[in-house]
Amino acid sequence: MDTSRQNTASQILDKLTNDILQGVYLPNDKLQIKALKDRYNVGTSPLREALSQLIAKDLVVSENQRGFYVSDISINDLTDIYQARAKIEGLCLEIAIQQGDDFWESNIIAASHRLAKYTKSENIDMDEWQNRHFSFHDALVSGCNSPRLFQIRQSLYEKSTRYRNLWLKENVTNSENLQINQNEHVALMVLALERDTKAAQKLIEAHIMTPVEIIKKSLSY
Amino acid sequence: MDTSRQNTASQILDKLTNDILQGVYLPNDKLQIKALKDRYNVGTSPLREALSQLIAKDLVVSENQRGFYVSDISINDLTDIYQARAKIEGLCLEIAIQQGDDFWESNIIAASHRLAKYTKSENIDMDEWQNRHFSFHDALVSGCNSPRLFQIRQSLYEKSTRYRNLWLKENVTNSENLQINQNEHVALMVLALERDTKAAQKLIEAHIMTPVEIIKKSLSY
DNA sequence: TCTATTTAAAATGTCGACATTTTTGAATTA
DNA sequence: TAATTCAAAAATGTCGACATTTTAAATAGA
Repeated sequence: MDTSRQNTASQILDKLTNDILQGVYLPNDKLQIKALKDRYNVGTSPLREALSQLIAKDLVVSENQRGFYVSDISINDLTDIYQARAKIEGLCLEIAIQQGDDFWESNIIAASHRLAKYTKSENIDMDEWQNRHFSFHDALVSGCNSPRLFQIRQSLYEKSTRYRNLWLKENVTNSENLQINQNEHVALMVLALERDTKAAQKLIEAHIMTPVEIIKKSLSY
Repeated sequence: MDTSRQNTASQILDKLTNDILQGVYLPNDKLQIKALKDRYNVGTSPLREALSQLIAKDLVVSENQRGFYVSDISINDLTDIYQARAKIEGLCLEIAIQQGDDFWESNIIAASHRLAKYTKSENIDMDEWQNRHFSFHDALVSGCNSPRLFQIRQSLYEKSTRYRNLWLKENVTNSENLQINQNEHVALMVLALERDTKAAQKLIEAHIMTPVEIIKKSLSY
């Protein structure tokens, strides 16, 4: 029965996180204890422990005696998160460019190749494209060896996921946007390899901020 | 009996956080459920919920069926946290200098005055000095109106607390260091008011990194 | 009809109990 | 003596029960 080395609380945390990020539960949805217990087949304790961690991650809010709710989203929050992400990504990239070695360079070239090849292909599976896209950006900053900055970067990326999914729905078929996006990727690689810190930082910040205006429209329908 | 509007889990979270940061529990200490239940007079559930949040905050680690432990500290972690803090503080200050208005300026001047006055006084109470020091740095970055960046800043500050307390023990009596420190504060104020972003950023990063070498010595005894 | 008040139903947060796993330490063996 | 085995003790993680609070529904009053 117990297929994993993890405890129930951790397992339920993963599932809940995923379900919130993927929109199974929408912003402001009530997360009713009993309903969740039934859905995931768990008892009160591990469920509430998972919810406690989600509070610390800002994906859930709670009020005493009034239960748990999925965190709200808003245009203000969208802008703030993306701006913070852009700045942090710029910071990581700056350090990566300062510290990156030959392997860092070659990993960028490799990841860029995989992304470019797939972007040009006929039938694009969005999950696969996302993987390659993610890997490319990971490769760019991987020269920065700061666990804490990476943790912050990862945490902001997670917080942006619900907004990003709105963007993906709008742009999954838009090949023109995809091409603009791809040109930026190539430019980022070149700037990184040239160790042009300032220009690379400026571009990555703009690159990350690109979806914001589109998402804003989705949010205000 | 119930003196507050908070639930037990939140209250216990505050107490535990404080006790870990203040060294009541030392790095790697086992946090035994039963002992904590007795100490804080609470049941299993709220205690474990509090511990779950502490895990998300990196102050506690856990291993399935082996319980909870206070997070370790190390020279690597110390360096990483302080470097990340320095960068984030620089980022916040950069934005504050871009966006700060007259009130921002006047708040810096006021906080600087309160800190300077107290630093010059005869019998310095370290708690009060810390309050004024904290307020000054808060005033500097308060022009940056990004909730997320502030949250990151706050979180890193908290993570650095256990290290900072080592520094405070070493330097509580060292008036020479306090004077060097104070000169930097004045310089920071001047640069901020002059809107000299680059210089201010450079100085704040150095200012934050100053204690690191001293703390390293404390850590390796 | 609309607002207040009362009552019933539902949900939350906390507790102690218990099955399972880990740790301890004594007994046994080499 | 040192290492291994085994049994007892202790600790962890999960569960359902329950008191308290909130919400919803029903009733009464204006």
